[in-house]
Amino acid sequence: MPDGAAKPGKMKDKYRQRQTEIFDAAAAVFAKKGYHGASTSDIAAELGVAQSSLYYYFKSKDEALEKVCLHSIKGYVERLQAIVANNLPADVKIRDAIHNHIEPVNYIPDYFLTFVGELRYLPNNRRQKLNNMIAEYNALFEQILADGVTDGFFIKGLDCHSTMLMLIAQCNTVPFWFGKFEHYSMDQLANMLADNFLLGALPRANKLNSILGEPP
Amino acid sequence: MPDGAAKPGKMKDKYRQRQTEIFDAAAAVFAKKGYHGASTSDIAAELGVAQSSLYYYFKSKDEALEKVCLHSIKGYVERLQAIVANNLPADVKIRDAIHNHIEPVNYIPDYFLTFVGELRYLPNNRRQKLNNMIAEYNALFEQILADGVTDGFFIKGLDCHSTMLMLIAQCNTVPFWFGKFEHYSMDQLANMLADNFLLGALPRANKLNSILGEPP
DNA sequence: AATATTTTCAATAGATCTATCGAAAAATAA
DNA sequence: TTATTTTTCGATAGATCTATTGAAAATATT
Repeated sequence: MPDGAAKPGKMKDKYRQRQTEIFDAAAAVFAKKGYHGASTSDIAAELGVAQSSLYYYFKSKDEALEKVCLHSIKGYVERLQAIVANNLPADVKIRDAIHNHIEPVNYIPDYFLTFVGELRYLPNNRRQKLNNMIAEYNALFEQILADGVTDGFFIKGLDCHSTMLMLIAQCNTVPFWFGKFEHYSMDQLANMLADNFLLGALPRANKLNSILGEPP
Repeated sequence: MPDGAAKPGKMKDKYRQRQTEIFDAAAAVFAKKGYHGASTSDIAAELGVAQSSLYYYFKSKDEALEKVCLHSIKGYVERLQAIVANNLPADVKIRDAIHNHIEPVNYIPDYFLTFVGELRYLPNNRRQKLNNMIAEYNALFEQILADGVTDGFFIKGLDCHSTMLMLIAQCNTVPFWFGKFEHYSMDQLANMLADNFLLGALPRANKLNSILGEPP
């Protein structure tokens, strides 16, 4: 009877704990081989159990992917809400938001990678909750930019929507290039992204030789 | 006898032309469903032919992926070499490099997406040539940044290697968020990325409230 | 038109993958 | 210890998917 909810307290906890180990293994294999490249046998091998044993903890590979994705963005919205609510200058808020976004790469890298790379393979009937959370998250992120423009912290005419999408996409690439140099901490990488977004690579005195892009 | 090279001129051309159609279809299916999510039947369906017919034009799915990836970066190095050789200020070079990198998203989007997302699934025995080209490309890109620092166009202490990786990763995300708003042309997006990299989002007079990241 | 070559196809072997089922093993409770 | 419940396992059905093969269809050549 594979139903954690039907068990009394202690059994339920044990079941949930084991289930977490199962999903950790699934996340690791999804991150490494991709959702379609990963077989349930691969996940079982990661744990050293029989392939069929997994189905005591999830009832389909789809469901495993859904759970991994859900766990990967748990807390994201709440933490960003707190950042938005803070009474701080917009550039600080954006820096905090970038840190908030990248931080999980440190302690749940496989979940992060699976979310970024494999969410697209999650069937439609399992996407709704995730889509709602993503929409809410994006709106909060954009809000920070919009407030910053209103307050005069960011340049006038900044396209907040596109910029939000671009910034989030940039954050999502971090785990891919992070692996290539260990001498940066994740925090330093987050600051590097933030500095680049806020200041750019030109010394502040220089004039541009190339033409600035105009909003359409 | 599925060997384009053994055929005389006219036949050979016809064979190559059809082969291109096959790879176009493969690229489209790889881009949409991912390498492992895409079956040879999917590719055949895209073309309206039998699954087995494909094997007249490639001898394994692996090979198809390799050919798609190779085609996707054809010309990249040469174009970047030309940009590096130009006698122009570094900021213009970087802008050109970004344009060069993003431009193929316009006319071979499926090849671009396959390269960015599915190259990791290419088996090791087919990676060498691609890895060499990528290394050469990255070195050229980094060269532009290093020259810019030497010339005083970019801020002193810029970590050219990390910045190169970050910038390229940023360019590679373009096709993913581009789809979300059609009112930008690919050129405008490239300029947006370049502006952001060069100038940042803060008005040039402002001081930062947050702390600048220090190189390690 | 008759022949030769190129291209496509149907059939299929062999491998792998997901999910199910009932039994065995392990853990817990009585 | 014995009985009960939870967890794991082996076996397997059924559905893929890749790649091969020899024949048919289409095209080109003589």
